[in-house]
Amino acid sequence: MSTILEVATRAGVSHATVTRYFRKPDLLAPVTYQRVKEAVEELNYVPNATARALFTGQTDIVSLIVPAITSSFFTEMADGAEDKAHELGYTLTLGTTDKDIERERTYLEALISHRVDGIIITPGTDSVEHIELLKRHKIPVVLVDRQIKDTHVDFVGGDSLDAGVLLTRHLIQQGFKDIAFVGGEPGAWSLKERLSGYRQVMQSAGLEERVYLGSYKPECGKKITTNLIQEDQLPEAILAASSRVILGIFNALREYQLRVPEDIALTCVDDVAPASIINPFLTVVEQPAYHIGQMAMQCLVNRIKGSTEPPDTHILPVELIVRRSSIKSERLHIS
Amino acid sequence: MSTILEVATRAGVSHATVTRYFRKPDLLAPVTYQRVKEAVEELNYVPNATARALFTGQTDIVSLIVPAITSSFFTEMADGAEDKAHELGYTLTLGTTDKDIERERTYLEALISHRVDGIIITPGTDSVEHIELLKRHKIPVVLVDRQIKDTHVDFVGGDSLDAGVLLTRHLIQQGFKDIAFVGGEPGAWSLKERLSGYRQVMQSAGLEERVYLGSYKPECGKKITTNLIQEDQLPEAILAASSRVILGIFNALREYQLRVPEDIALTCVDDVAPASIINPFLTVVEQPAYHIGQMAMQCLVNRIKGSTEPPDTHILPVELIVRRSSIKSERLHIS
DNA sequence: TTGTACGCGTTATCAG
DNA sequence: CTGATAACGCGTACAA
Repeated sequence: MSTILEVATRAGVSHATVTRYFRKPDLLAPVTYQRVKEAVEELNYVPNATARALFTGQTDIVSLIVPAITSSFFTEMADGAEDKAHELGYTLTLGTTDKDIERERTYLEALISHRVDGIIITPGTDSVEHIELLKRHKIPVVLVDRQIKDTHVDFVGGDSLDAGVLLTRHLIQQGFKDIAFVGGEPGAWSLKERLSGYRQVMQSAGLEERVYLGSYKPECGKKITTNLIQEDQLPEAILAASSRVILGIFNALREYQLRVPEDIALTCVDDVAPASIINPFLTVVEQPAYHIGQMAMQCLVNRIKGSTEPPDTHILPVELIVRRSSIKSERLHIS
Repeated sequence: MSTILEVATRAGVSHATVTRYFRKPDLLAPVTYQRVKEAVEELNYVPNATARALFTGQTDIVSLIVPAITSSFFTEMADGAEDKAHELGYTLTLGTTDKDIERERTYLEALISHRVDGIIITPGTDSVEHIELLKRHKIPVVLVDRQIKDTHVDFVGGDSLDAGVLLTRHLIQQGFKDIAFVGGEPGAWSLKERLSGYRQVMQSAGLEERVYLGSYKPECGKKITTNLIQEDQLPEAILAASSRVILGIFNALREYQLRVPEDIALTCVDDVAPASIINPFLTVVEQPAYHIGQMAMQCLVNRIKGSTEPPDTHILPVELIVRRSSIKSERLHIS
């Protein structure tokens, strides 16, 4: 851990010259350059980014805060964000908030303290409080997956309204009438959109809506489904708010030995990435998660570099992928 | 982004007093405390961790470098590491190296420059070079999943030898004789162990070994399997080196309309987390990934805090989970 | 082309 | 209990 001064001394120059060696090498005389170079190598000198940050006011660190890294959507999203961050020369920080919503606050404070250059966040609540906090500290923010109204910041996410529409329409086309919407964070933008897509289609088909909200967590899906089973209210088909919710639904169904799609049809928003390769089974609407991550990072960096464009809202198209879990005719073929 | 000096001025005290307000509040007279408190709140002051780091030499940042965050093992591992880091008051940085091994170098240099307090890494190669680099800079390191011999650092990983043994033995018990080992990074410790577990069991059973290495990536599984199919050399059963490799294997099999387990039995190391809930299908050896992440982080922080114990090697037990993909009798039952 | 001096925001020491 | 002061390592005017 040598310092710039040690390098300077060893090379017989001033520390300003060593700085120039890194920042503006052209300005150095060849001989000087060589001597500094040798000194740097001999001492394994690496400039101290912390010290530089103090001066420049830039840390070259950006952060990603998501509910859960184990959720396939966020895993892929993080992958895209990380790739883009690396490409643009930033170091990426990761924080998750789902296990304890208090963590969102803790993390933001730590990041503010560390003076990170910017933050990509999927907020846990629809409250503007945390966003305002970042604004006060002039830290650029990009929202992903969950928009917050009346807050002028960039947003990147999948077309959740369309997701709800596509899945509901598909289920109806399959001939299902009793279709329930299960799970989702009531306050979240993505939930509201998905739900409203569901409602639109149900209404125009003249079908009765059945909505059971809660959270995006697996436990939510499990609890709701268990209740429905116990009260003998299980619908013909379920549209799960997310891939995590559907995991809980599967758990509940399995406990009662119910089969998909023989006993109930299932669909959800977000593909469950590796599962779909091993055994393509679940009908889903896939969001371009990796792309969303990349785009969010690009947006963020644009802001960091000083872009003053009005806040952008990027809604990316989603895709319906029909597989066995929602096919009514499968009920005859199988078993 | 106010500074300690602005707070001091506003409170009518010196900046030293403001520091005390945060570090040793007891030392302040109640009146002073109040005045500082108000000033802090009015200005939304948050101490600058960067400046503090410059002085203390500690950034309170730790880093995680893995091949791919989209691999279920690493996703869970990262989750555990992140939880533990948060619990211990550290901010976690994430980097992936699989898409471009050059990135490992780039990342390490950035982290050295940022003077992170410590690094957890699953090295992409078995070379000691990068580890030595970190040692030179006196940055504590913990290895995960891939040990590197002759390098005295802590290691945490699953029992890969046992993983190989368990899966191979299981396949043999199922009555398979022509069992191939597919995929894996030849230089990686985990691969060597898994492979040697396979070999031990095959030898003592008097069966012929068939080994096809490559990498841990999906493409590797796909390529090898495709070759085997085209040369009509497909074995009765495959033991895939990892969950990512098996994804490629599935892809290849599907292209040729081959079914599992009817046409070939499949197993692998690492569970594919969400897939196993939706459709429990794959016989695997599960590693305690979350726990490994937690433990690695705890180890790292112990080192950071100055532990001088000799390097620890934590090999955690793994568990065989038998499911349909490797059951020979299924060949008769299904279609 | 190179060196000097100053400031970035903290913390710790040492007087007072 | 509180205030100066030096130091952490670096980058940039400005001067030479």
